[in-house]
Amino acid sequence: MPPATTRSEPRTGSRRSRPQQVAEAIKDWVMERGLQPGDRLPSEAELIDRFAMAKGTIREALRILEAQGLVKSRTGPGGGVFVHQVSEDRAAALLGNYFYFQRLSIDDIYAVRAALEPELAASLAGKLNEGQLAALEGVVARYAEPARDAEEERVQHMDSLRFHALLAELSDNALLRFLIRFTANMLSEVTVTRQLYTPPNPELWESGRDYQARLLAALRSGAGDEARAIMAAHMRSAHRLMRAQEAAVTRRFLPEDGMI
Amino acid sequence: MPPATTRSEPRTGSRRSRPQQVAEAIKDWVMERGLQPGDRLPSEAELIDRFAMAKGTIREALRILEAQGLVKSRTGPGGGVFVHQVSEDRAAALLGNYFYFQRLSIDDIYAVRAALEPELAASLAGKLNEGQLAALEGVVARYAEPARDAEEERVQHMDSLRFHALLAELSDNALLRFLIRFTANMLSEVTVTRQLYTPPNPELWESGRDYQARLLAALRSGAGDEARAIMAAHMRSAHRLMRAQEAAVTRRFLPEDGMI
DNA sequence: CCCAATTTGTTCGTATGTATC
DNA sequence: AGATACATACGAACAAATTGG
Repeated sequence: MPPATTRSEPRTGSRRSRPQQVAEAIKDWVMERGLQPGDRLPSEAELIDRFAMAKGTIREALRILEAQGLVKSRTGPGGGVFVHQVSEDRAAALLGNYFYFQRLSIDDIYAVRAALEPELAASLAGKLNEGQLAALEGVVARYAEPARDAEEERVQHMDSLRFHALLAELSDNALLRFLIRFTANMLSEVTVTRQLYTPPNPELWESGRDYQARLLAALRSGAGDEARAIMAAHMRSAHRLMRAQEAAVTRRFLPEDGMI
Repeated sequence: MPPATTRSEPRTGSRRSRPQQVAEAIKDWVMERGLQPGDRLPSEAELIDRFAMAKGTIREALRILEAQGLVKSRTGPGGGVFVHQVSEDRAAALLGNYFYFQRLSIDDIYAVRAALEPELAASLAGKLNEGQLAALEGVVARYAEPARDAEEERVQHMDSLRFHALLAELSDNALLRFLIRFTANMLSEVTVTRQLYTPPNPELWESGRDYQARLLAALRSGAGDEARAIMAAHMRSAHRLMRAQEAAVTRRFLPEDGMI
């Protein structure tokens, strides 16, 4: 289990609430013994004894750890509190909280995607088996036809992001895997909350489909540099089209009687 | 405030504990009204009334939100629970929890750093004022001399990572800024826990110092492509040296009486 | 199917700590 | 200093969920 968030002692006296202290103590305790996911923590009753604190305090501490995804509780006999591996979904949700107030732009997200995705593509070239390649082709096939309305395009857009998520899943680099899936999610959230893709954009569909087909070919043949280049071009193109679309959406909301 | 983590309804009946439900309800409530950091939530007493639940339950819910960094409580008159902007440190700590069990390798981290850092360098070229450049030079100056022992080298290593963190701080891309600082931190944690840099490595010092000096020159002159190239080379070099060092450390722990 | 044991989950009443006026 | 308003903590009792007989 990771070290407690901050270990610097407050100057005056314990400024942290007791549940926080208990949560950190439990965290340290788990780390010292090298407990692994699935291992059981002392029961609430035992913790009440050990820390000599009220039940409510102990429970609040456990909630803190649970909110971080580090433990999970089950009721009943054989139940208790168990060390839990933080899930990718929870990690992404917690990190997403941070960016909620940061007002990321399309440019910000694409700057990162443009840097990461090509490296992912290069690293996977020649390393995928037929089943994996077939799965990717299956996703691409889901948007073989251009969307007829805004709703269909929304679905296609999500499928397209799923293609990238699926690709990331195949990497054996957990950090890269997480970051690519996270940035793709952030992008879809931004586009959703900003109601992008409102004006149907056949060009986006066409170019995305084309790039992904060429990318799959490069991945199959093991051409790493080519895969990197294709993905880089794909990112540049998608970024450009997205910005154009954003501009179009913005224009939509301007007063109808002329430009500024 | 960001949407509650997962909204899928459990099949049987509410599988989430009441505090979790309350936490999500509060989250939604805050989002609906568009409350901003600093805004006050209803007092515990009011929440007890609204949700018709006991104090303990409400308090556990508030702890969940607090653990995520979304709210903060203050006692006393004028006190209460306040919306709080998730700090970068907390976000990094929460994300770090996820990777604790994922066993990242040096290669994994450098694959990401090698992709992100050059883009950061390129994006900053010509955009920094004299004060910012001077601050960067100040950090570089802290390891102008080669380390004489392992402890000094450890400090220099940390300073070197601080250089990258400082550089990231100057980006106006919050996503890139966070990711670069986070990966640098992860690297220092990995090197610490694995006791890397135990054999002093003057070559690492020399090449790092050289690259950073050339990088600063490129940043000052506004040569974006050059800055990107220098940083890319710096990453490749640091990665290579780090791997060599890891190998050296590993060799150290082999039995002394000969190779395998 | 029910019953009993075990463990977390929830409630209420009361008391204490802390910051503001 | 004292009053006030708020979170914080305690303790005992009760409820719900799960497992095994």
